[in-house]
Amino acid sequence: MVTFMPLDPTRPPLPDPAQAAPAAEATAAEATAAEANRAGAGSLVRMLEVLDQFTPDLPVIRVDDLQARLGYTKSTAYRYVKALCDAGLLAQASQGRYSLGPRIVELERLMRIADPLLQAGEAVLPELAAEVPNSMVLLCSLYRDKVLCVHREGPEAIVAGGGRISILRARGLPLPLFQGAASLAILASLPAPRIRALFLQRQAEMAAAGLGKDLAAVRQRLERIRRDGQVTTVGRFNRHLAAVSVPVRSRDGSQVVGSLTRIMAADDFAGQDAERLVKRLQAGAVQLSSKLA
Amino acid sequence: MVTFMPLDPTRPPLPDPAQAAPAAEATAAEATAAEANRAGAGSLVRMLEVLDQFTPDLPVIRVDDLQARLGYTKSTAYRYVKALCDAGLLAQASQGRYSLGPRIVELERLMRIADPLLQAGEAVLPELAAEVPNSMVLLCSLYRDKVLCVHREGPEAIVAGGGRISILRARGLPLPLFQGAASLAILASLPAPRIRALFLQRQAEMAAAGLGKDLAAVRQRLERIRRDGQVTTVGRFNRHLAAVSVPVRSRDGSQVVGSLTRIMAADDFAGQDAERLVKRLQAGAVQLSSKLA
DNA sequence: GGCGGTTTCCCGTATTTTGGGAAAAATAGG
DNA sequence: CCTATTTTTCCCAAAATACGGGAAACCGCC
Repeated sequence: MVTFMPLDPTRPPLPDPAQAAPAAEATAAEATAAEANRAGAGSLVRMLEVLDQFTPDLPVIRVDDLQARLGYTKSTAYRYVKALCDAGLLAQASQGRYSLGPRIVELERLMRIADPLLQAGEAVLPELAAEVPNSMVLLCSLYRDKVLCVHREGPEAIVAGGGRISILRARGLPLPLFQGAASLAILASLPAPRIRALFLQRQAEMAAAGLGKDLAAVRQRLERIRRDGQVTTVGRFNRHLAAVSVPVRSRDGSQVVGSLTRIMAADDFAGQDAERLVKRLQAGAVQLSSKLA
Repeated sequence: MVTFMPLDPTRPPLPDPAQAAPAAEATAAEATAAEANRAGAGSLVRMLEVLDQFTPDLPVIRVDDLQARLGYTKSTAYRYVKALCDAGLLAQASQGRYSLGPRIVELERLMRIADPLLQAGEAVLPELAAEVPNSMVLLCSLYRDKVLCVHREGPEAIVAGGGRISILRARGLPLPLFQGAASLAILASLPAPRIRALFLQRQAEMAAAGLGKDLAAVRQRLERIRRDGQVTTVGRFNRHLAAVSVPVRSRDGSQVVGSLTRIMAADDFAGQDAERLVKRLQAGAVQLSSKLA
């Protein structure tokens, strides 16, 4: 039996979380944030905060901006920047301007090479994606308490709602942990203690995401998903899209490692055999698990 | 006029530099390295050295290995690991085992989104690659003093020497700064003071790469390349491959930002009009420059 | 529920980071 | 090629905090 999540028209379509953190902050707020960061955090943590300052809207930052933003002195700002540069995590773009560095791309390649989930995904996803026209398949992975898309297969855009909705550059797209089919499929398969711990730690977020106001409600909701073995959402990520997601388990089946998600036009989805879509995706997930190193 | 670089049969084919740093070290050597690192380097630099420990052969590391390798105490090792984990640069894979973290993939996506060279490359390279069968086109970028491949277009493998030679997962592949057509094309276009500085700093490497034993020789060699506007190598990267590379300049032409390289089977290359290949690549580079934001 | 290994916490000491300014580089302009 | 401006490094005393050792807490696992 396939259950559908209720469409919540009050929630706006999910923004690209990577583009979320807005750069707009009043000078007063900056100072406050700087002081707050300053307290308690060691220099190690402070240095790494520099990386958080880079956003799609601001991919190149000047050192004096860093000083202002994080409340460092010139010396400290340059010290941090130099350490990060020497490690290759930053690189100076031009005079006084720094951007993220080559080491990041290099390390990411290392992860790509070493990631068994990605390897398996590249073998399994193409066929899966091709079976349903005008649909793409996403492979998402769980890191500690972060979900992000590691691979996309299929067309770059879905034709839906009279337009083209593209999910370009999917790899690296962070997904909200408590929203969206891909995340929920993973979340629901987490062991009970971890769900409990997550609830205790991030109760507010869970409630805001509509997962439930108390632990019992959250458990019930996730248990339902777990039993179904899938999550289907229509119109949540985007009004005109539908998503079906199933968990991907480790080879021995002992734990979830990610999720496999098909995204398609909501209109197309209405005409499909939902049960069959899920079955096919689940078969893909099993095949994927079996290919894990 | 197109000049060919002499084939140096004494040098072995370039290994994947990302896989270079071998994990094999005697215990004594480890201790020495640890002590050496320890001296002079601040905690910031020391912490970032943790990232260097991850290799394709050893993508998951235990904390006690870190202690041993870098000479840290348990406390320090955990402090560093925790800071890196909190920043998302590491993630614990399982009990006691840590791997590179989701933030790296996320940051890399940010770079992909923000990199004008990549944007332009994705628009220009496909056509370029398709024009010559059994060839691929590489777009490489210069960061400070590091060259790495940022994009590959065309087939995943070249049919050459009776086999298939594949350059898979090209993005993030670091290239030796003083070897290879792609790097030399960039190097030769660097302003003279930078070349001088590089020579003073890394004279030994330059000599080892056959660039020249003294500054005059290096200058002459690079000047020749710069005048040609291209570098062609046959059998250097791989006995059966040939590469033609041209520099890519910034939109205003004031500086090099990378290189555009065609890789093909050496046998195929012999039958081609070399001049025409270069001309086409140069046209591509110009087009690319014009598309830079 | 108990067990081995992992991770955090605690705290005095001493190493190091810190910050302000001045020197040195690098860059842009003449 | 040389000068003016900005960026970056260097220097050093004072203060902050990273360090290390061990114990306690916290896992996951059997």
